[in-house]
Amino acid sequence: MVLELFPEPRAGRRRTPASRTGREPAASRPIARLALDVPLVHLDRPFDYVVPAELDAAAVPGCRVRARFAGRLVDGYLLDRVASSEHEGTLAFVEKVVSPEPVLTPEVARLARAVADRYAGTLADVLRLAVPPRHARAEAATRPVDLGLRDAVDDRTTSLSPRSTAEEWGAYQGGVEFLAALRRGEPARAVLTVLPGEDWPARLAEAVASTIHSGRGAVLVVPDARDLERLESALATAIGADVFVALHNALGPAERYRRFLRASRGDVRVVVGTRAAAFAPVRGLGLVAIWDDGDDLHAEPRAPYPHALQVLLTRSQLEGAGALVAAGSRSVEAQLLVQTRWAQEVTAPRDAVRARAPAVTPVGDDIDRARDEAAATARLPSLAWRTARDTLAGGAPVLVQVPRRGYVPSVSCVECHTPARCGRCAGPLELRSAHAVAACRWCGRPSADFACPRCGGRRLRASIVGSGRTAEELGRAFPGVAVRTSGRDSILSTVEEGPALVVATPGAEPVAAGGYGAVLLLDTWALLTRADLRATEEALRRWLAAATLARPASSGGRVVVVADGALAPVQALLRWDPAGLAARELAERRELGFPPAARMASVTGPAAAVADLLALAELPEGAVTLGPVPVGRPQPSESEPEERVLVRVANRSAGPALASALHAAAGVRSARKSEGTVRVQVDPRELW
DNA sequence: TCAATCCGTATC
DNA sequence: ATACGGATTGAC
Repeated sequence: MVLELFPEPRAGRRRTPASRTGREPAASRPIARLALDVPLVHLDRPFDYVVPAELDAAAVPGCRVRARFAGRLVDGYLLDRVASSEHEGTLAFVEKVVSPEPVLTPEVARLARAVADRYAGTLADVLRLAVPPRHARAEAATRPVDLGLRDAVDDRTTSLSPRSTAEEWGAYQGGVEFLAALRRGEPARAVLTVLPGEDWPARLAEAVASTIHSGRGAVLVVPDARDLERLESALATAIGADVFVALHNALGPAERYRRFLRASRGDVRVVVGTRAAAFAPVRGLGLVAIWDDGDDLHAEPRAPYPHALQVLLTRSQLEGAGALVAAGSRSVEAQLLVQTRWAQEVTAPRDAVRARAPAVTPVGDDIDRARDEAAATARLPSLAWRTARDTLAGGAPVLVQVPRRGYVPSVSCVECHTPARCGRCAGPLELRSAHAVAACRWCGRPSADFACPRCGGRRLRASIVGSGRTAEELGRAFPGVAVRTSGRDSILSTVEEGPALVVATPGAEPVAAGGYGAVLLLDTWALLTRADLRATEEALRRWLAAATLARPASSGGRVVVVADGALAPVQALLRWDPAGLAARELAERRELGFPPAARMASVTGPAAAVADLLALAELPEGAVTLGPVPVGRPQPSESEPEERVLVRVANRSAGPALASALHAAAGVRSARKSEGTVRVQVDPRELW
């Protein structure tokens, strides 16, 4: 088509600055395809502009630009420079190149588009997560290192001895082969379940060392700052402190941008960090890795709510990079990767697991008040109290894991504590008020005729979850023993050897030098009766995270779990078999039509708007809607009550169609300026 | 018949 | 948001 670059100013139409100044288009590839930062869903696509000759040199793919869009100056990224445009109408000029720094690489742009599509979100939203805000001073101050220096760095990192890495991985079936494939630059994919007490940061660092040996780069994501610190120090040992950068939310804007630039400019080929680092622009990516993918922190709380695991897997697929999903436990998502043969299972043989694991004993909540006055004070079962006492007497630290209070109240069988599920859609039941009939959280159906599938019981009770057990209470049971606490407010990374009672909430357990002599897992009902799909998997994940810090049974390490030994997650803990539990959970999810076997999305907003969106959406065949149900969270006063509908497709393969149908419907509503904001969420948190 | 205004739609 | 085109309305 013919480019109309200099439209005659029409009567009544204000002349643009471009035509007034008579700007000329750049001589070659004058068209810029821009991704503009506009929030409207129906405008989620590239727009073509003309690059004026004076911006020719600066307007490079990936740079930040400003352009006039619908009469306003908006920010955007230059995706590409091309020779001609498909656009029928006249094209406007790019107004300004904010900086010629190419911050959005083609690979990351493609990844962001794929993630937006997967989560029914907009590219602009994903780019906000992927590219940190510009910091002009940081950009000017850090010039790219010269090429000579970079070569020197590469020489040093590729001269690592291969022997140092293979040995520890040799404890795992398929481990050595996985590392060897990375060294050859092959896109090997593994789900690694680490041994009890494993020095996992060292193992991840070895995988990275193998990858950079092949001349490729790596991206590693961990849940939180504490894990990141451990990984950083392992990496500093394995590959050197100056060949990687760490990205996390606690960094200030200048430092964050400085480190981001080190990666995007190719000064470093390895980036580690928390979830946003999954998007880091690493050149020649050879490996993506995630530690403990079951941790909630991997889920981004901002739209479109992508999960770091999904981002990394997508990235591995798009860039032909290897993938490592490593954890002490196993999520159903990781299990799905194994069962679909997308990734190779890398686990240790059973006898190696047994040799390293502590002895695990389940105990009922039997407090023998007559015999153990001190135990009764702390509401500790007798065996738990005696185990702790003996361990402390032996001079070793004791870890006590106590769940945080405040989980969503759920409903379970009075007789056997099995969480109650809806008879129609198998969603979790909940009680909205004390006298109400329990109703399904997903589809809203009241459950008047409950019958427990496990024991046939017909009565329900609201589980009282969360714990009021305090460190002082526990300390009183062990007079004279130092009590240390680690929790939300102050998290300890490590504790020294020697007798001490360490009380921690899940995820905040300090590592003990030499290992804990004993680990007590208390108030397990709080974890097991959570009203979400992951309750079982999550309970085991948290128990294993604490239990893995204990010494092996051969060195006296013991774990006491206060729970019914017949329950599946407790069994899995006793046998140290997270893969077995994950397989069982996945089979159950398949049977019930739950994610990740099926795919679900939630649509939340004012009732009329939710109904409107669903009426517009051309849902894929077989899609089922559940609800609407009123949204539980407190409403800001003055606003309409909100509702939520879940949409489920039984087959994961219909997932892209589901996301695109909801995105398209949201686009139509956005174009029409329909009343009410509707939030669409794929893989919604409510299900976790 | 024409111009002022309204409304829907595209925004490069 | 704002800008445009087509439809609509109202006065001549």
